[in-house]
Amino acid sequence: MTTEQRIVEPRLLRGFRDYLPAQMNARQKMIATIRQVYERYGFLPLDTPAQEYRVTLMGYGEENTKQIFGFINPEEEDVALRFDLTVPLARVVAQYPDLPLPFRRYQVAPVWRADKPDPGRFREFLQFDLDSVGVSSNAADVEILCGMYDTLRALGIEHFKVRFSDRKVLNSLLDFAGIPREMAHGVFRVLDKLEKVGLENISAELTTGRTDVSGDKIPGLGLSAAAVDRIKEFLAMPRGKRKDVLADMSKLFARVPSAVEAVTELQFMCDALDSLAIPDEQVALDLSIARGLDYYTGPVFEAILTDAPEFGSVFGGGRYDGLVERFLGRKIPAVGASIGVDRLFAAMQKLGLVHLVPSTAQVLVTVMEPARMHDYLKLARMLRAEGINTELYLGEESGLGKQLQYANRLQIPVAIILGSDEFAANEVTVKDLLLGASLQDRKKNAKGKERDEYLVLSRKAQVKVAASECLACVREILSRPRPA
RNA sequence: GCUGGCGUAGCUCAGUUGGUUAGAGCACCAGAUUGUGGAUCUGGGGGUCGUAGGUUCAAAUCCUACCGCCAGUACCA
Repeated sequence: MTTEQRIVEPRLLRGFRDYLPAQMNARQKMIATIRQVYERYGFLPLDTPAQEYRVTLMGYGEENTKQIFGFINPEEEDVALRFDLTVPLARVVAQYPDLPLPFRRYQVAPVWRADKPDPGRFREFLQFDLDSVGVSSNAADVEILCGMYDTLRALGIEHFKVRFSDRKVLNSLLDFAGIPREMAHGVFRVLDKLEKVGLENISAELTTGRTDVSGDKIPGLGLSAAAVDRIKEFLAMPRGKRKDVLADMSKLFARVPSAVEAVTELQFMCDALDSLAIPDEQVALDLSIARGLDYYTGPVFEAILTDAPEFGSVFGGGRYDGLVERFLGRKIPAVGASIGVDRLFAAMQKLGLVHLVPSTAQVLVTVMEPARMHDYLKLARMLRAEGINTELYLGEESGLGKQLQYANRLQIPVAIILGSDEFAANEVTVKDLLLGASLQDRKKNAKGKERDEYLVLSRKAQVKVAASECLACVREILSRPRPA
C-alpha cells in the first residue's frame, strides 16, 4: 500500500436507504400515530433482537434460504437477521410461560429480506405489528381488522381498502374443484395473481402454462378443465357487500362439508363489522385473496391504497394457530397484522400525503455579536425551559442574511434578532418568518391600498419588544393560524 | 434468477456518421446590499463521461466483461 489517500466512496447497499431529517420527522410522526391507535386498543409494547438463531426463524426441514440474511457468528453459530416480527413473537410466547394470555402486543422494528428491491420494497424495512396470542375467538380477528381500519384513517388516508377472507375458504375451493390438498400452495400462488394478470392467464397457469410478455415460460399446474371451470365459477361470484358475498359463497359451497367452518367464522366477522358500522367499501370480504405465507390457518387480511395499487399490500396479516407450536409442542392460537411502514410511507409520499418538515426547531436565535455568546446561550436556554424548541445559530458565518436564510430553509417559523441596538435598549426583535416570507413577494409590487395592508402586516411580521416580553411574543407568533 | 432499456456536474438532461479544451437549465457559492429571507443582475466553483479492458492516429460515442439503476417477469418461508 502506498501512502496516497484513498477516498472511500460514500454509497448505500442495494435495497437500503437513508432517511434524512425531513423524511424522518414525517416518519416518526407516522409511527407515533400508529402507536397511539394500537395503544388505544390496549396492545403492549415488545422488542426482540434483530438476530435470532436461524432455526428459530426457519424451523427444521425448511429449505427456503433465499430471502434470509444469514451468517455465521464469531461463536460459529448459524444465525440470521429476522425477516418478520411474527416468528420472534411466537418464540417469546413459548419462552416465557408466565406471560399472561391472551398476550396482545405491538412491536415496531426493522426486518431484513434479501430479495430484489422494487418500488416500496426494500431489503431493510420497518414493520409495525399488532398481534393477539392465545385467543381462538374470532373477536380477536375482528379487532385486528378494526385496528387496521382505524390506523389507516388515523394516518389521514382516505382511499384505502382492507380486504379479508379465510384460508379455509380456499381449502374448501380445492375440495369443491376436486384438487388434492398437496397442490394448495401452487394453486393459491396462482390465484393471488388474479388482479395482476387476469383470468385468462390464470387459467393458463392452472392448466398447461403460458409464456409471458418477456418470453419466459411459466409452467402449468396441469389441472383438469373441469377443475378450472369450478375455480372460475368461484371467481365469478359478484363482489359487493360482505353479507352478500358470504351468502353467495355458502350457496356455492353448500355441498362442501369443509366449508362449514369457513362460513361460520366469516359469518361472525361480517356480523361484527356490520354492527360496528365499519363500511363495506373500506373493509370488504374478498374471497380471492390468498397471501403468500404458509403459516396462516384462518382469516387473512390485507390493505392496499386504492390510489397507489402498484405498491401492493401495505398492511397485511392473518391467523396463524400453528406457529407457536413450533417452539412449544402444543398449539396456541394467534392472529395479527403488520404494517410495512416504509412501503406505506413511500406510497403516501407518492400520493402527496406526507408533509415534510425539515426542522424540529420552532425558534432560531440568531447571533449578531459573537462576543456576547453567553447572552445568546442564556436566551436559548430560557426558551427551552419554557418548552419551546429552540436552535441557537452555531454556524461560522455571522451575517444576518445568512442566518435568516438558514432558518428559512429549515422552515423554522420564528427568528430572534439580538444585536447591539437591542442589547443597548434591553430589547429583542422577534420575527415571524412565515408571515415575513409571504410579504417578500408583495414588497416590490405593493402600492395604494395593498401597500397599506403590507405595512400593517410587516409591523406584525417583525416586532421589537422589551427583553422581558420575549417569551410572550414568541408564543403569540407561534399561536398564529397558519395555512395548511 | 431471466429478458429488455439506461448510466455524462448535487439534480434533470444535450452532446451530429468516432474528430480540438464535454455543454445547458436548475441547485450551490460570492458580490451588488459590512443588521433582514424572495426576485433580479454580475461573477464563481464544480466532470476519473458508472468501472475495467479492447479496437483506433483519435472513444462520452464502437466492442467485451463487471457494477448500478429502471421496466417487465419469476420467486416471496
